[in-house]
Amino acid sequence: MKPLLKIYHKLCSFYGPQNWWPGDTPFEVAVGAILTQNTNWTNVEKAIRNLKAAGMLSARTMHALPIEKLAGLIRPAGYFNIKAQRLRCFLDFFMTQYDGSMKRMQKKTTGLLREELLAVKGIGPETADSILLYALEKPSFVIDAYTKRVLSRHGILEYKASYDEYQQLFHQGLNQNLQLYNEFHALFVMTGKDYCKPKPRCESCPLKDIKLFRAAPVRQSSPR
DNA sequence: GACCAGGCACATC
DNA sequence: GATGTGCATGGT
Repeated sequence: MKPLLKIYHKLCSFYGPQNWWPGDTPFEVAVGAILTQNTNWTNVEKAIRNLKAAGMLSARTMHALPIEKLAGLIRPAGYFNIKAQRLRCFLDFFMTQYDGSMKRMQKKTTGLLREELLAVKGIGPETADSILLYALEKPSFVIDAYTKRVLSRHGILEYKASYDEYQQLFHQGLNQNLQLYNEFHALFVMTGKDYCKPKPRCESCPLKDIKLFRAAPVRQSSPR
């Protein structure tokens, strides 16, 4: 069995299915992806509740909202001034290019969409991949601090390796499978939260008996 | 009171 | 290219 798949099955049997991402609509998932930047999810939930209560959880209404009002509603998510600007930039892009329709967006290829999202100010690789995977159902593996923490603790890749190196590890080491990518990332977050805090409790880690391995050298990226 | 949380952009060297 | 810093709330 492929080494990464072995880790996946280990985590899956330990934690069970995660069924990410919490959100009623693809648009809500995209908004959540921006709000959760460097922020605890419980705080994001409060911000999303505020948006819902104000009737602002649609692209059109949110786009028309003055930025100060938007910042006020998302306040519990932290960095509210920055995130209001980032949401606004995403909405400008989303309304102009796709008329506020996630379905239209979905018709484009993963690679093209990823480039477009990365060109939006405030959307970096992790946020772009979260939107692609969880909102648009495109197989783009999400790398976050937890994934890096867990993999580096197990000697698979150096923590300082780049986002793209980490992502290629998954894209090259796994079949391109939406459900697998979806669950695997969520499981890494669970693992990182539970077991790989800065003071690791490796004796209780579900991966403690996984044999260490080194990743194959990363090839130059190829268009998806 | 300190530390952490599902990043990113920008300045500086 | 690598490193440092600002952005901010809320839970533990």
